[in-house]
Amino acid sequence: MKLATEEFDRISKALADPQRREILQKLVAKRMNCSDVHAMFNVSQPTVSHHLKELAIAGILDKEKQGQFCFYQVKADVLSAYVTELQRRLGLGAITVAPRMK
Amino acid sequence: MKLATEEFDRISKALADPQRREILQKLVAKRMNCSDVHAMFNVSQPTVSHHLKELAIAGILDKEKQGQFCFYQVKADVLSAYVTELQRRLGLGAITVAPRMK
DNA sequence: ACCGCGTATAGACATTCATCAATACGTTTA
DNA sequence: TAAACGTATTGATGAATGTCTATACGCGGT
Repeated sequence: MKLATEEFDRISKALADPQRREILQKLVAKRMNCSDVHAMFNVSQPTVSHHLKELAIAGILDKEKQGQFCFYQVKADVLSAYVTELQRRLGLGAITVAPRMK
Repeated sequence: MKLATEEFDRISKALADPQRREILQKLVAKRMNCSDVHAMFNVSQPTVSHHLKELAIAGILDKEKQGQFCFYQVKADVLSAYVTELQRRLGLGAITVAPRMK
């Protein structure tokens, strides 16, 4: 999977905020909805919603609406592609194992 | 090599800016001084100096003063540690080959 | 139809940040 | 010592950003 420069930029920015990284990390472990995530952090619900949106726009979260709930899930392939591209740009070897099974 | 949370945060932020990433990428290819870098981009010299400082503070650039010049060099081991830690947090496999020789 | 719940949006606010021009500092050279 | 050069700092400015409160939207149950 090849990332466009624009997508790469977006992801880099999305990963720049610690709060957003922590949210993402929780979602790596488990697919969750917005209020589940909200319950885990000391920020307001709109802030969580905003961060989730940013991560989704960056292409590293998948948004799936189920009735009144909205589940977010990590797109491991995109994250993997990002890391690979990052390694390439930084002149590091880019050997990465496949994302682990669900 | 283990990165403290604070260092990891700094590096993430340092890599968030496209201009800074491009500067870094040039330095991956070749150790250079400030004016060499400046000659490569359409930003002012103080801006370049600022970016180099940020990258140095983040720990991914080594600053070496030689007379009136100031050479900057990529610290590949730190970059490698960053990518590894990033992969760990993102739930990706973290196998990376050693940085290439100079 | 209403009310409660989950989520998103709007608007505001403070902070951070990328950038620049001007200038200061330190080193080399004439 | 004076001028030139490489680099860093200062101060300013406009833009981006993280966060909040208030509110709107949509779905489900009563």
